[in-house]
Amino acid sequence: MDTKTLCLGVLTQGDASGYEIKKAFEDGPFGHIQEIGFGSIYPALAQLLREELVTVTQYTQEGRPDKKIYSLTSAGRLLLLDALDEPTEPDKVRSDFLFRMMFAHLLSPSALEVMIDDRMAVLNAAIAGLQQAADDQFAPASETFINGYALAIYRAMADYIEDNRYQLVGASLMPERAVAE
Amino acid sequence: MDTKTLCLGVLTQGDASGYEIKKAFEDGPFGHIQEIGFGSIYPALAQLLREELVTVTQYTQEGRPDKKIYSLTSAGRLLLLDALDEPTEPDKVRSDFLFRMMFAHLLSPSALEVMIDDRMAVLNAAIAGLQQAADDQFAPASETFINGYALAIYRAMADYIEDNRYQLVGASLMPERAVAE
DNA sequence: AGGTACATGTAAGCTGTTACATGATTTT
DNA sequence: AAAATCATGTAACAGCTTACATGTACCT
Repeated sequence: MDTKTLCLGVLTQGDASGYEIKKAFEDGPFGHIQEIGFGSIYPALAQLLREELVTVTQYTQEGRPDKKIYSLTSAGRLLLLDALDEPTEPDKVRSDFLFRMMFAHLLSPSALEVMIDDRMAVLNAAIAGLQQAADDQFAPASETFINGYALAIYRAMADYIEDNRYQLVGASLMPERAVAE
Repeated sequence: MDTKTLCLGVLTQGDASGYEIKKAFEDGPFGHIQEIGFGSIYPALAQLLREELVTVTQYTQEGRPDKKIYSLTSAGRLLLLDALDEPTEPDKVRSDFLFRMMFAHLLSPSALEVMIDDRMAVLNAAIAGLQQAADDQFAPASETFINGYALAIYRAMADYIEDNRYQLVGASLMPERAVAE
């Protein structure tokens, strides 16, 4: 999925500015799909406009740049549909956390504990946020599905780490304990 | 994590060629951390060599290019340790599958079913592979931890999709059914 | 006969990130 | 008083992917 298609996708949910598209990828269900920054969004929107896949309406504002609200054209909507028909690429992950866990034996037990605690805090915050979002009865089926999916994964991660962290820390502590006992 | 640090990480597990490093990121526990291609590995290895973070031994082979086996230097090992101490970046995901699920209502029920079935097949294959790997009693703690973590996540995904796919397909089918009944 | 595994490397192109530029209003 | 929110955009840089280049050996 390139940035252009991602923007097209958000615009099916209603007209939006570049700023609002960015927010959709931070908070909403799109946040679980992938991240994008302004540096990708604004050039993508400009290109979509050139290709007439979106139109723009400019609202003058005082004290800040004009707000540009983009709308899908029917060509844009069709292009999204085409993109959806293309073969689905495998999910991609990049986990700095797992990389560190791979070298748990090279870390001090305290440094390891801090990393794991930090990770648990992030996961628990995400879980709390998603549980609140789950209460929304008016959300469309796709949003409910994606929020539930993300919640299931975060819970599985948190549960697994909680249940198995001592294996990892244990591998580091074991020699000290053997001496003490 | 840049490619250089990733290579350094694999080399702590023993000397390896660029080709073998690639394989480690396909099959082994590193496969759950992230993907890398030859086009990233070979230049990274060349640069690590220039910076004297690795050494190389060249084995002449007939009918194929010389095999270059890289080894960590102590400077390389120290640099990895430093990298491990730096703040952990948040995990990054890119899910083409979830993007499609977001637009389930724009897809035909049959196309949706195919996408979900394909996804389940990939997940079930990954789960089967990881269950086999879990039988290895001699694997280090970190590998066991990471394989178990990946297994827990894949199971959570598969279970969630199996339990909730009808919500998504239902949203698409409902109008037809209402007429039929 | 064709595909996969082995084995390394370069170059071009595409994508994405980060920093810079600008500045008011609202919240903590 | 500082930080966050609102709001857009460019330019430079870094990184990654893909294609190209080359060729043997084994398995189906």
